[in-house]
Amino acid sequence: MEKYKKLLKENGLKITPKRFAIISYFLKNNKYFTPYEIWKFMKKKFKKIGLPTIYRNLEQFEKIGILTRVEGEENRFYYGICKKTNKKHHHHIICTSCHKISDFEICNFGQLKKQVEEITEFDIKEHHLFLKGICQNCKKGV
Amino acid sequence: MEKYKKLLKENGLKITPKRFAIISYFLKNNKYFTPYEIWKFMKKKFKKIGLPTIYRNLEQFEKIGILTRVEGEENRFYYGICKKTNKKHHHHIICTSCHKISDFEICNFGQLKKQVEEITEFDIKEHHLFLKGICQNCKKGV
DNA sequence: TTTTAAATGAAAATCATTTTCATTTATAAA
DNA sequence: TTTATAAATGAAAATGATTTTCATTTAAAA
Repeated sequence: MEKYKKLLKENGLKITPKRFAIISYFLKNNKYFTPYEIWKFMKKKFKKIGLPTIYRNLEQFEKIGILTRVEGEENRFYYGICKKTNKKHHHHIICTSCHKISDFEICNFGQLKKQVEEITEFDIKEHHLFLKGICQNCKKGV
Repeated sequence: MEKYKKLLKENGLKITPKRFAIISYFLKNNKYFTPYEIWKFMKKKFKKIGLPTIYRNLEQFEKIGILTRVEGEENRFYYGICKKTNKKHHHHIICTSCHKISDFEICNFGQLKKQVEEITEFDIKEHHLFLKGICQNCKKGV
């Protein structure tokens, strides 16, 4: 958790037990959740905890790269842990079965970019690769 | 519009003037819009037109591949025309300046897939590449 | 034509998300 | 340690996009 303490501090966010609890929950599960789901969990640990606090924190965590927002089922936004934390170029993959989320650094878009720019006549500024699949545990039927 | 007439029919959707007006508007502009923006346009052409009708049609059009849904600014969902219409594998690129949307077919993810599967231990079922950039008109300052 | 299922408008409901504001708390300063 | 201050929070209410309901209209099959 030292890493996260440092990250919060670097970004001018105060270190609070609730923030650590949220981060720990994501780290422990490696799954993506809705703000509401996080709230349900947090209510078990803290007698006073409001849903807006969850929304506010998830948004801040995404901004500093601790979390990534994924568009899950039915038009809802979910958040999942991001181990790469803004530092390096990376993409995400989710398991459609158990909602596990992982990130990885390899990427070959650079080799395609020029061609796409020629075909579309756009100057490409960002690319986002998003993968869906089945994780190892789900493959094994866990 | 014959293409779209056929598509609607194939998918069991009735052919109505309002549906054509919506599709034409997307075809003419090549930009992505919110349901509300489509509604504002449609109100000029039809004295009776409800916002739920817009929502219902955009959702159906996306389902049959006429439109694609993009996550635009500020947590809203936008819709843009998709010329490839579900037939071929393709990806989308948007202009962050004028909201133009285009699709293209070239893709090199196949070459990366195996490596990502090894690293992440996922079986990859879908990949989505989403690009943002500046279109030709905006580059020229139009 | 007639029939039938889909499409629609209007109004209301839903529900995720955000805002407001008074209070609490982490942390920097003294 | 104590104090000061800005950030974080809870509670309640507001917002606003999206969906539902249901009676009516309309496209298209019979």
